[in-house]
Amino acid sequence: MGSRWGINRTVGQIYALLYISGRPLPADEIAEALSFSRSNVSMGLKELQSWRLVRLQHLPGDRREHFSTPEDVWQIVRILAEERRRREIDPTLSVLRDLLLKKPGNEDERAIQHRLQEMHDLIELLTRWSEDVQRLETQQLTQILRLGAGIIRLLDLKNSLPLLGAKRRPAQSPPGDSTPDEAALAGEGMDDD
Amino acid sequence: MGSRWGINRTVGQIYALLYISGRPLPADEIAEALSFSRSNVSMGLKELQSWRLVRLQHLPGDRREHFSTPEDVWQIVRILAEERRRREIDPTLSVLRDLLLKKPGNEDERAIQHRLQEMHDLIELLTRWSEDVQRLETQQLTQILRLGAGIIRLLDLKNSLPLLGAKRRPAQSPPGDSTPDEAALAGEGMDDD
DNA sequence: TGGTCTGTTCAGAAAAGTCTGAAAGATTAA
DNA sequence: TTAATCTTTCAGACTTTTCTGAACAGACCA
Repeated sequence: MGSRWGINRTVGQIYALLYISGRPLPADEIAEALSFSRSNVSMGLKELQSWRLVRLQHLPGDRREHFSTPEDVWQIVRILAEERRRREIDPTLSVLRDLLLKKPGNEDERAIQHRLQEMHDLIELLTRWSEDVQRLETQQLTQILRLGAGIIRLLDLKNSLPLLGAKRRPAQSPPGDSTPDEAALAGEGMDDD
Repeated sequence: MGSRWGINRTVGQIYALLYISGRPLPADEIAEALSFSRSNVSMGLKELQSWRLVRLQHLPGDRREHFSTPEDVWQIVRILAEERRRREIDPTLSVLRDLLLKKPGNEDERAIQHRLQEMHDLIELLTRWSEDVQRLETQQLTQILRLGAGIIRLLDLKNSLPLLGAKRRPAQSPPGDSTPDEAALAGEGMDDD
């Protein structure tokens, strides 16, 4: 599956092996287990490290470098989302913004900018959201996800009782977290897809 | 950017052109605008159609087939998420489930199954969530996204006032939508990343 | 110092993926 | 029916990516 994901088959296999093995493995064991050349494994591990998806460890009494994946699956999701954002989304947004700063020369260009603006706002909104919720504790995160579309009932509840929303303690939200709600207008961010 | 996304550069360019042009274009105009061979465009459009990302249209007085993208950016997101789920996530889950049905032969195999189970549950939970919220109206969707991590304050609110949660109207949630909340245990689904 | 073990780099082989022109297929109009 | 116009298919040229073995580099030990 990884092959459709910007990471190649070999690298995916190495990662999968580390994930299911559940213990740190040295490069030569990986090469043997998967029948890859030693150099191929070396490069694959390099790439995984650049994605922060594997950690290098030294085991006592063994000179070789050992590699392992994070224990917690949610940690994996967080890292992946962050790295993709950094590598793919942010540069895209930056290009879009540059284009949006130019003065449109005519009606066509204005229309094009409008479309780009919509795409930009969409991406920004999705990214912001994902940044935001990824900072939550795993436990809170799963609670939200389990709720699914049921979340909308909570929103209805809040809308029907605006008084409550206004007078509650603000201490609960994470630090860098603004209080957008209906205020914010242009989104900023994009998850994957 | 598309090149890291399982869709190739050419196809991405065609799509981008259709998106920003904002009107249906025939294949030969696309070929000319992007300096691709006519056949290359034909294949690219085929692929985009298989992803349901472009729609074929016939314009009065013109025999050529014209292609356009959905107007609404959210529609694009919905389609992409659905297709990726269908093509990549569902088959993955299915393989994982097969593996989980096998009886573990020893302690190691049991440990491996445990890791696979975690991955399966994670993917399932994310997918379920995305299926779920994608069914919402765009307006509700953006409201939720804008709220970001602020959502957690709503959850707190609900938890602190369990009475309210129990006695409200159930009509608001979409049809096939269960009411998981703290009930559901094993997730089932995965977004991207 | 040399020998052993481990990790990295890199040129080119191998494989995978992309693109094209030519030819064939469809549809419409006359 | 033929001609005109448009679309699709496909073999092979071309490009890009991946993988390998060999050579190199550094650490450690005797």
